Amino acid sequence: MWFRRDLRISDNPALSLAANGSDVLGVFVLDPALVRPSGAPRLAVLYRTLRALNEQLDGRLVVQQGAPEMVLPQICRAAGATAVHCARDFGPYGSARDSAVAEALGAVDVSFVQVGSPYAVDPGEVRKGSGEPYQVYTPFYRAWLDHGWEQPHRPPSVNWIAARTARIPHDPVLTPGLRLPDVGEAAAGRAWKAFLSQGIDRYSDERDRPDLDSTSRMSVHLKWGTIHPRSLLADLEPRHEVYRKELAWREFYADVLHHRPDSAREYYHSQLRGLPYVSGELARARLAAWQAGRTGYPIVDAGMRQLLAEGWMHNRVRMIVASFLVKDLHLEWTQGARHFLRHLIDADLASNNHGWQWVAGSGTDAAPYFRVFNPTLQGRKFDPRGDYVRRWIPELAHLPAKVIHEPWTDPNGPPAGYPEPIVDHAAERDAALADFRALRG
DNA sequence: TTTTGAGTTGTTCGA
DNA sequence: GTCGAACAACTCAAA
Repeated sequence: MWFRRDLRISDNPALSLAANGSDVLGVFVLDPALVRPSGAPRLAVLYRTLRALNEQLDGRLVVQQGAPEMVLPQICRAAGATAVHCARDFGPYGSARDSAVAEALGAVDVSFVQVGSPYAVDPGEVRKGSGEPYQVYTPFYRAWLDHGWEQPHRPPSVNWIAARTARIPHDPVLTPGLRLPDVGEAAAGRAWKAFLSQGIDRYSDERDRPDLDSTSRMSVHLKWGTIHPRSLLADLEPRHEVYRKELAWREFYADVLHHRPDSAREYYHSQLRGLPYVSGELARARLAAWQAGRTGYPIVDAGMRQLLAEGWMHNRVRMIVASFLVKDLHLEWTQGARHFLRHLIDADLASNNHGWQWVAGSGTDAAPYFRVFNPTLQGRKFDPRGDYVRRWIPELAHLPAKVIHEPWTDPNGPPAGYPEPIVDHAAERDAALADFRALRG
């Protein structure tokens, strides 16, 4: 059993199939191509998840570094394995890697069995009547519901082969004070049960409030597959439509990326490629200020600092900081997407990059070009008391709610140690709208 | 076959 | 202060 993004025992079709009548060797390959671009927080989460899985396997998980197409045939030969089981991966890198692995295993007479995926409905399954993939979310959602999905699979009983001890690297050096969630299959289950019993009925009203702990925080567990979306969907009541739709966004973007693998890096709508961006020293300075949470706009800076401190950012704030990068700083969405991918513990290529394209106006179902987030209004609306800003920006902690989202209006003068706004939102908004109009001709 | 209406996440302006 | 209109263009499915 080759574990990848499905680091769990229960509801794991590939594992159930592998265990059916055979002893099983559990393997995880630390592929340098995936390890290299990961920031320390995400690597720490991965290693901790692997340790949790290793415990579930009574210490029998094999963890090996190297390119999978090199490593797996060796492991199979050493273990006398006749088949490798895993879930399907629909991402651009994963599907190319799996083709190479299939070839390498074929050369040594080992069969390669792929079953299941990290999604309730495999990408490519939901089609329009014409057979074409959907480009608009709502029709996709209806068709996805109609398509339906399997009930969660029961956990298999597995005879794990005793093997070498896992060689899971030590956690990388983390920023002091970094707060990471508990991970692993048991922790994922506990987090989900807690959300089901305490959070989900407030979700539709409060999910946009970064000052409250009102989201499910399931993204990191879905990222590593310590819980399957099927299991979540099976627990939802009909009234939990809003949460079900969020799970469907993840499936929609995976479907879009499957049909358009280039859209991970390239503009989904290529006509937006012509947008002008700032460059040179100005661009470098702006990007650095945005990344460090020193733009002078409190809700933006709070979000960027939360990202560095937790490897996670509230979804509403992700939209705000993304809009700010693209529409206010006039930097390309790819720069923001790359920063998110490096630092998010839940980083998912499809959801991340298509979310960015949505904000930039170049994606499927893209935001209309005139929808520019005003960081002050967004702050007042979604962090009304300023608690979120206070939590992440100590320089502003003394400010009352009335001015905390526009500290430059504080009658006591600008707060010490906190930057003045690096751009004027109203002017940059006008510039962004003018750029879009010019592009349309 | 053509038409029609609806479609995640907003802001500003003028009445 | 509140409220509706305007700010495009295109996809999709139902009528």
